[in-house]
Order: sequence, then structure tokens, then C-alpha cells
Amino acid sequence: MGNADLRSLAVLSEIGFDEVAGSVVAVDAHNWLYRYLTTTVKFTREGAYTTDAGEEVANLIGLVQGLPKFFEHDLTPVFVFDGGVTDLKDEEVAERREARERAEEQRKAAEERGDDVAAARLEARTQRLTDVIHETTRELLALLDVPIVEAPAEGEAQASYMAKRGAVDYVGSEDYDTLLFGAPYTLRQLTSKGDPELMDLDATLAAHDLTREQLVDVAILCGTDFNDGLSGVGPKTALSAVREHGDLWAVLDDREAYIENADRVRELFLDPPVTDDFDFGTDLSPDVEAARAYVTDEWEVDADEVARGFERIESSLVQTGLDDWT
DNA sequence: CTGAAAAA
DNA sequence: TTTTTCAGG
Repeated sequence: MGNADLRSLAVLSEIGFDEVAGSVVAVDAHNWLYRYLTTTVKFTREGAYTTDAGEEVANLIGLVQGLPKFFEHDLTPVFVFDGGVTDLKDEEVAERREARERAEEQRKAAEERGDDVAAARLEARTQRLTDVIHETTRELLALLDVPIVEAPAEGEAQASYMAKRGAVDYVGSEDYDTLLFGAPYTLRQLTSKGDPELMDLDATLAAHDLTREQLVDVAILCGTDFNDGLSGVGPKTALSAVREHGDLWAVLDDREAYIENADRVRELFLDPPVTDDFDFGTDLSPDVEAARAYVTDEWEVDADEVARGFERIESSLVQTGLDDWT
């Protein structure tokens, strides 16, 4: 039921970092951070990413550790932040609702035993958790002069749109649905050790003789983040069905099948809420000292990874000839 | 999300 | 051969 089905359809090729040097990459901030936190940070240091005050600032470690990858290869990242969450995206919404419900239960329990202080703290804490991460991420990126774009809805959609418009050269993402959102070129594995992988939309469409609408239809039949596919239908079956019948509706009609919200999911991929209201430069003037102070002093994150990360950022700035304001 | 094994 | 399921990161 995953997007992984798209992998078998996508045209991917190895590409060297030297081939993409100097380009601008739009990155979905939420996905990038999430991936970084679950892989790298989480397993290396369990307790090191909460401050004495108990605030989660793992995002700062993730940023400091992940950003050098861009700088060292002369890539300019543009971080795209999610706007309102699409109500079709069940998983995240459900997760947040559960978290809220758990917090609410705890708060009520505290209230019932007359512990007003604990109740207030629980309320403030859960409310602020995501805010802290969002704010500190923005602040650190601002100090490093990394461009930020606010998406009206899905970050992946906005990033793909910017790539399609030529405002950036690539979308940087591990997700395959940038294909569905119409990103011409997506760079994968920017964070991992080896060479990046280039995903080519036009080549993908040509390889299967599909239009983008048809590719979206194939994906919907297999199942996406926003809908369950038909059971027993994977990429092969979906592909031949769409090619035989032309589009999603004809396939559903032929199989006498129904997919919940299919029309909305289709529109979400083909015509998502995006904005032209972005503006950024690519000549970065990072204030590394201020950034280091922000992380280590203000948030008291004293991890080796942070020190190493900033060293890598500094030396990469020298190599690529970017000016440091300090 | 990825890879691999089980199920269909 | 294709899809689903599941473990692991």
C-alpha cells in the first residue's frame, strides 16, 4: 500500500555530486528532518537531544549534521515548510490527534487530583513542542542564511512546483511522489554516503508511454499516501490497466471498483495548492559563529556531532568561496 | 522507506 | 510473476 510501488516505474540513474555542483535544491523541511532524526540522530545519542528544560531540540543536531552535505558539494538548499495539512493525509493527522488525546487525558487526570500546576504545564508543553521545533529550525536556518519557503499546503507539492517553474534545479527528496507532483528532476540520497540518485520524470513517462495524468492514475490504483489502492493491484497490473483503458475512471468502471476520494487525490497531485510568493537569494552569507552560539549556548546542546558539524560547515564555506560574515 | 520472504 | 506482509533503520 505504499509509494514504493512507484520505484519500479521510476527511471533512476546514478549521478555524481560533481555533476550537480552549483545547483539549487528544494527540500521538504519536514520530511528531511524526520528522516534525519529517525536514522542518524536517534540511534547515536538517546538522551543528548533534550535540554535540561526537557525541550526536544534534536532538530538542531539534525540540521547541523545534515547541512554540511549540501555545502560541501556546493549545493544551495531551499527549505520548504509545510502549510496546512491536507485533510486527506490520515497518518499524520491521526498521530497528532492521538498525541492530543493522550495529553488531554493526562491533563484531565492532573486536573481531577487538583494539581493545577501540572495540568497547566502539560498543556503548555504539548502545545509548544511542535512550535519549538518549527521556530528553532527556522531560526537556525536564518542564521545560516539558508532560504526558506512557506508552502500553502504540502511541502513536496510546493518544492515540485518550484522545480517545474525553474525556480530551483532539483527537488531533494526520498519520496517518489515528487514524480506525481510533476517535479522534472528529483535528487535522492542526498544525505547518505554514496552518490545521489537522479529521478527523471520525462524519462519515466517516456519509458512507459504515459502522460503524467496516467502516471498519477497508476499510482492511485496501487495506493498512495492519501488513498488505499485496489487489493491485488500492484504497479504491473495498474500500468497495463491504465494503458488499456486510458484513465483511472475507465479502469475503475471496467473493474467495477471504487476508490475513496479518488477524484480529490487525483486533483491533489495534478493541481495542488502552491504559491509563487517566494523570494530567495542563492548567495548565502551564513553567520556560523552566531549559529554555533545559538545551538550550543542558547539551547545548551553540547554534542560532539554539533561541534563537528559546524567545523564541516566552516571548512566547506572556505572551499566553495562563500563569504562568512563573522 | 528498503529488502526479502511468504502468499496468491 | 506479482502482490502483500514484515523486520529493521
